[in-house]
Amino acid sequence: MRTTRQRQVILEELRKVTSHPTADEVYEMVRKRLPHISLGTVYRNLELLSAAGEIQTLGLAGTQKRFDGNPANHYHARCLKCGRVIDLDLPVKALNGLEDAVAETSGFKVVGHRLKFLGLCPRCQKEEQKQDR
Amino acid sequence: MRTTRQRQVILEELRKVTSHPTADEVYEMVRKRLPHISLGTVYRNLELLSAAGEIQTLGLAGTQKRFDGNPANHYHARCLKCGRVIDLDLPVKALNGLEDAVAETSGFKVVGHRLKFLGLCPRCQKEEQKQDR
DNA sequence: ACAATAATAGTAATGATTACTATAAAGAAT
DNA sequence: ATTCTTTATAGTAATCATTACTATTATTGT
Repeated sequence: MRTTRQRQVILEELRKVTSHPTADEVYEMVRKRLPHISLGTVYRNLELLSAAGEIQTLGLAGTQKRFDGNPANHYHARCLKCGRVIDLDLPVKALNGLEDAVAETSGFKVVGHRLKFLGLCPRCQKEEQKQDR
Repeated sequence: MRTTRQRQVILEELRKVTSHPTADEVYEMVRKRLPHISLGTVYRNLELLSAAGEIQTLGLAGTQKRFDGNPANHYHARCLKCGRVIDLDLPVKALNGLEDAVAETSGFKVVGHRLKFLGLCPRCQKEEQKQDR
C-alpha cells in the first residue's frame, strides 16, 4: 500500500474525531483540505485502511456504514432514534476470556469481537418526554 | 398489526432455520409456499416484525442485512471470509450487568446489547490451509 | 354483511456503494 | 536525478439492496 496524500489526509481526519462519520461525512471533512478528491477515492481508502487494521468499519445499522479512526478494541453505544454512535470506556478484558470459549465450542478461529449497546441517547430521551406531554 | 397470511408464513419460515438469511433468501423460502408474494412485502414485514420484537435484524457486515427468527438475546459468530453467521450458546447474564454500568456512565437509556465474534469458520480455515501449500 | 382501514402486488425510484478508464503520482531500478 | 513499472486517482457510469408509490385486495370491528 503506497503512501498517498489522499490516504494520509483521510486517516488524519478520521483520527481527529470521535463521531464515527459515514463515508460521505469523511468526504466532506477531507474535501476542506483536498478540494479535488473524489468520493470513490474515499470509499476505496476507507476499505483499504480497514483491511489494514488502521481503522474500524462499523456495520451498525441504518443504511450507511460508519468509520472509526480508533483501531483498538473498544465498545459503542448506538441511539436507536438518531443513529448517533458514541464510544464507551469499558474494560475489554472481561470479554477476551470469552473468545477462547467461543473458539472451542464453535470451531471458529476467533480474531476479535464487537460489542455494542442499544438505547436512547440523552438528547433523544428529552425529545421523548416532550412528546409524552 | 393485522395477521396476514404473508406475515405468518414469513415468520414461520424464519423460525424454521438458524441460517440468518438475507431478505432475498427469505423471499425465496417464502415463495415456495406463496408464489405470488412480492419482495417489497417481505422487506416491509421483516422490518415490522423486527420492530415488534418478533425477530432480530442483524446489521452485521457485507451489503445485505440478515434476519434472525430468534428474538431472544443470544450471540453470534461471523466468518470474515464467507460471511456465514452462526449462533453461539453463551450465557447472556455476564453482559446484562454491564448494561447498567453503560447507562450510568453514558447517560443512555440502554434497552439491549449485541455481541458478535469475528473469525474464520471451520470450512474457511481448511480453505486457507490449502492455499498455504 | 358492511364499512373503514391496513396490507399487498407490481413497479418505479432512491441512494449507498462499486466498477470502469484514461491520466497522474509513487516507489524502484538505473 | 531520470526512466520505468505499477498502483492510485478523478470523474463518471453502473450496480444492487432497499424504499416509495398506487391501485387493488384482504382483514377486522361493528
